[in-house]
Amino acid sequence: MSPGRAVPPPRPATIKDVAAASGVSRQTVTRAVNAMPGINADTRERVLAAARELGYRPSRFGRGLVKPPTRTLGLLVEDLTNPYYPELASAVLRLAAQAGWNVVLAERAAAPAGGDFLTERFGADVDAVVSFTGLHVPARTDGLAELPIVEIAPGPHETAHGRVDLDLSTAIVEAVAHLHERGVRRPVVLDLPGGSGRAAAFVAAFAARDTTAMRVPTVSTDLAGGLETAGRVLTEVPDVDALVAFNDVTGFGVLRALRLAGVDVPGQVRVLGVDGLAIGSFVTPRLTTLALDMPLVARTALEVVLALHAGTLAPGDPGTRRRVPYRLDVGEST
Amino acid sequence: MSPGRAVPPPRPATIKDVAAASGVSRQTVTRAVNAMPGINADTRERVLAAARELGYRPSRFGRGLVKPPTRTLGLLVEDLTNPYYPELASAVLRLAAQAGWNVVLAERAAAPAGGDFLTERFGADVDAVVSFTGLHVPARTDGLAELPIVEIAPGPHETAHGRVDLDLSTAIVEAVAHLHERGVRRPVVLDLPGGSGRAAAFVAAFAARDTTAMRVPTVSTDLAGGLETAGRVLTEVPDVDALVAFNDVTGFGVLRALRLAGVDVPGQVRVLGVDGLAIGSFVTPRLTTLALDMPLVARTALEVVLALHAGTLAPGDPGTRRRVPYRLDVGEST
DNA sequence: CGACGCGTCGTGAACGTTCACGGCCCCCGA
DNA sequence: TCGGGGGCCGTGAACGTTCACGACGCGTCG
Repeated sequence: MSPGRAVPPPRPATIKDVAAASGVSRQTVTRAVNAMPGINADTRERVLAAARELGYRPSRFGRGLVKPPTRTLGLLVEDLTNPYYPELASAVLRLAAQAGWNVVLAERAAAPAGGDFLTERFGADVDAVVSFTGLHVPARTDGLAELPIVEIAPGPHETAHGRVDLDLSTAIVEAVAHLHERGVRRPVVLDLPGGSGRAAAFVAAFAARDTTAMRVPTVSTDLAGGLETAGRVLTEVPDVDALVAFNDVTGFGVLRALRLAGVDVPGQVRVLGVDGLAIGSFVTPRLTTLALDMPLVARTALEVVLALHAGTLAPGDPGTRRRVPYRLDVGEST
Repeated sequence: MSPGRAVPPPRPATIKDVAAASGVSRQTVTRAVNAMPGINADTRERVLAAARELGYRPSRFGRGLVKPPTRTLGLLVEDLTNPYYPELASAVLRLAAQAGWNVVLAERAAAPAGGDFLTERFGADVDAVVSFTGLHVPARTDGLAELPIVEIAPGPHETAHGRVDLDLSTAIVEAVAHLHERGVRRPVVLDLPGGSGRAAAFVAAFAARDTTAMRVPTVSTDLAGGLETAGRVLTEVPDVDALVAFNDVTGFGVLRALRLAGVDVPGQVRVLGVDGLAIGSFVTPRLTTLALDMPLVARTALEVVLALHAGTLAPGDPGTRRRVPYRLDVGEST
């Protein structure tokens, strides 16, 4: 209508501004904007024109105050780029949607270290939080009204929040039994540079079967780390007959190293991963791995956090601590 | 304090309830809950106890109305399980966080067909939307105040919203040139069951180099589809020397089929994917593919949607239409 | 003894929207 | 002519929170 677009006001336009501009009352503006009945077609057009002109957009806060409330869950993951996390995120999204909740997603990797990350990142618009990062979420010590938090993390940990413990122990025993039955006697376990409980558990499980497993630190737990470390192991431990990778992505690197070296998998060397990534089925041979039932993890975490939110469960209640075991998923690499 | 936990009130407790329960005013409750100064330590404890007892949690709407507003972006993707989408989602998350925006994520795959998906899914808590699904987002025809929407989708399309066109055309020409120079003369293009512009463009590009490409429909565009279709092609077209997969995941299936058949890649048959998935580097040989610069896509979409939100750009403005080309990413499979 | 300051707390107003209700006008039928 | 009804529109109140300001009591100092 007007030649130039109206300059946007410094302060965002409210429903009153639109009402004043079109010479009607607030209620009539509401009727026009929300396509409600009981309004003349001409006035509706006039009001909508004014709204467009002013760049009016209804405030979701004013609205949320009056309408039946929307529930929003904050989901904090480490890094979406790592295929491990989208699988959980997807499961959480579906279940949350089913329960009528929205999901705000944030990556911890993209955040400044320290600081009260939760409130800083999610601000005033989440009603509960599920955290799936390596880190422990500290309980707030200042004021105040806690919002329900559930952590998903490996192993048990003392915390004031709800918690889903991801338990590798039984699966490790199972996997070692599987490898041992296949004749593995000279296994090598890839480890973090600083060592880890995970690798220690593998070594212990092998020891229980009178087999000594070597621990070799990787430079990194990504593809390159697996590639480089596996290559080194092949020359230093020529009679190795199994490689336990720290995770699936590292395992992919191991597979590639073995292939480059002309080593047959699983004929000469067997390879085991940890994670159970869906994309594990993209590589050849399909990786045997310790897998997590991600939909189950998501369901468990949501159960707890929704119960906390509803007040059915109190913080500190034993019911806020759950355990989800890994299970052995036999592919073609062992 | 009390023996049993107080029964949660049918109506969620407000700040007034807490004030009444602890015999102070609203403002004092605010001071306690928000850890503000100017309150006696004893009263603070008393108020916080009452708040816990009542299960009080401050309303983010009431709060949002008063405090400087938080901006929230709705990101709609097709399916997080498909590795294609997390790469974009991750890029959007980082850039949005940098701009001080939150991101609400939703999957279209998890939604009921039809219906006003946007408002239904995001409810009253997004300020703008970026949509990255196959589908076109219909413009609302009823009332009302539009919220800024940007679609990311292949090829141009008439729409009232902002738009980022993903353009394969130049990359297809480039890829075909690459294959042709490598000596490809009997290419087969995997296609959707119903046919597609993408496959047609490949055929046309080959034709421009006096090479006739066969089109073969796949049953599905996942790993199994690539596996099965490539197997069939090998028997029906024994002298095939290149396979163009519809996307990367299908390409992984093709690679596996060729490996099972003992066909050397790229020696006997060259394989091309489309998507440029980061996980393409996990397979051996690394897939040559038409890749998208996802951070660039994210940056472009955010630029447009933020400008629309700020009013810098008006809907329908030519600046709301952008183009991002695919580029050829040469791996080991061609 | 009065003024002043500090620590602690309460009161009205404002944020932007929708809901429930009531009022006006005009047309129609008795 | 009057009553009634329907179409259209406006007014107060409410949602839950925070901000700006003022009030009260007590101790200290001039």
